[in-house]
Amino acid sequence: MQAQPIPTRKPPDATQKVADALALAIHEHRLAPSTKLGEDEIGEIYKVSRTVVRAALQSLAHVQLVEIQRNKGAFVASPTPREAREVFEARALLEPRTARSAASRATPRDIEILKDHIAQEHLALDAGDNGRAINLSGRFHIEIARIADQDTISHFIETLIARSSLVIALYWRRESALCESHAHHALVQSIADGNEQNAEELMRSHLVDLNSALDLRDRPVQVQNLRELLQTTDE
Amino acid sequence: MQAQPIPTRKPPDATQKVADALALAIHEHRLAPSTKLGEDEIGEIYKVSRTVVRAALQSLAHVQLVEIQRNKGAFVASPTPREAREVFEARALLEPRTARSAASRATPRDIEILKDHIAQEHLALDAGDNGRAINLSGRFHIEIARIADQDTISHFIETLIARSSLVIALYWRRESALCESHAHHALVQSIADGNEQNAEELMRSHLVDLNSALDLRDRPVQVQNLRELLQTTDE
DNA sequence: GGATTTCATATTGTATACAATTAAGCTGCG
DNA sequence: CGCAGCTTAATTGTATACAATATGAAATCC
Repeated sequence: MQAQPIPTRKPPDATQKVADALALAIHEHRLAPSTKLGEDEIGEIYKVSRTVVRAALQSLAHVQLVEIQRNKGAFVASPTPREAREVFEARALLEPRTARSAASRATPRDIEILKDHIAQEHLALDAGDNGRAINLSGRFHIEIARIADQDTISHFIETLIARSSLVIALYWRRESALCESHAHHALVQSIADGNEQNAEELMRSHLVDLNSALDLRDRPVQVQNLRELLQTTDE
Repeated sequence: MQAQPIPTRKPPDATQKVADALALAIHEHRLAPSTKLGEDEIGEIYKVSRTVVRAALQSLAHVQLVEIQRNKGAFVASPTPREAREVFEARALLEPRTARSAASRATPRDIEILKDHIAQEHLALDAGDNGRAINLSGRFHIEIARIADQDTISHFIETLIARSSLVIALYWRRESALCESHAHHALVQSIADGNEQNAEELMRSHLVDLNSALDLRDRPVQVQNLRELLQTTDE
């Protein structure tokens, strides 16, 4: 077995790479909700065939980052106010308990990772890169779920965070301060101290704060639905 | 536009049909955990191309009913004892609250549906069709989640129920009574009465009972892993 | 002039073909 | 007899080709 000088770069999985790239673009708000995701277009961008693009899009559809309409195509998901509310209700149900569990299990290494996340979040905010900041903020929550060492619930939380990114893109109130990072900082402190009760309560109030920074009364404009709304054919 | 005499039967979605058929077979324990699911084989059974089979398998992999190993193929998932425990921990976290919500919203029509589920469950049990009984028992829980009218959490519960079917197939203690349906009956009564507190508590104890009917100490035999275990090459 | 129908184009759904990887069988050597 | 290495078959990963549906525009009728 001779050393491989990385001839063309060994792709672990083309489908996963495309799905990850699209997910990142959505999380960083570079792709707005309701944006059409044409298969040929994406395939040309990433130099893969439609087969691979379709698999990636279906994968993203399963975590509800994109919505696939049969014979119509794939679009970046656009959660309704109701769905947005449900996402945060589900987070309120899962994350406080998870934060408690994380507080009881976190190692010094875990604390390091969390603090690093917060630091990067600050950097992104200072650089004015809101998209990256939102993504990092979400990954902070995912990291806590990972520390809690509950893979099943972590997986649920990951999908909720992903959808939260879309909710924020649609319903965030501009007048509200962006992601009070001192909340994250206090959380890390409680987890580092192993103060389970405190961690659980801080997470609960943090989610309440997040939720109150949303304005779910107005529904977002959905460009691609215009045609449907204008059509008179009942059928 | 002339009437179509249903020439070849119009399929709404071939992929979904195949996925549903496979999921049903797994839920009814006709396909055992770790069973290899060859693409050509399945395609020939359902008269569709591998393209469609692959999409169906990926869909099932997303709800963790099957596990896809790259270049190896798809297998019916075989949850480890740890995963089995996590599934029921997650259910304990989600379902009691959901049952409470269902009790506060259920309509007479909903109660009818639940009672019908129980009746069918009895029929299947009397007929000795354990697979169908287990499937119906799971769908009972899914129905409660639907009544609670929380789509996001319902979706999570659906995947948990699906995985529970695999857990039961692997870890159910034979000496334990199968699905005490009086627990389901009492639940319906509480929901019908709108007794939220009672519904929540009944669901909680029901899940404890289910969990205690499992024996998670022994790990299941995994036939397809034999080769891996015997291989000496580290890389 | 406006609405409707019809036709052309573009996009998605499915099937097939080819490439890459893995699993199995076989031969030859120790 | 057993194991190493190679060869061959089978299976999966990816790309392309064809079919079905939807989209959009031009032409026709009122």
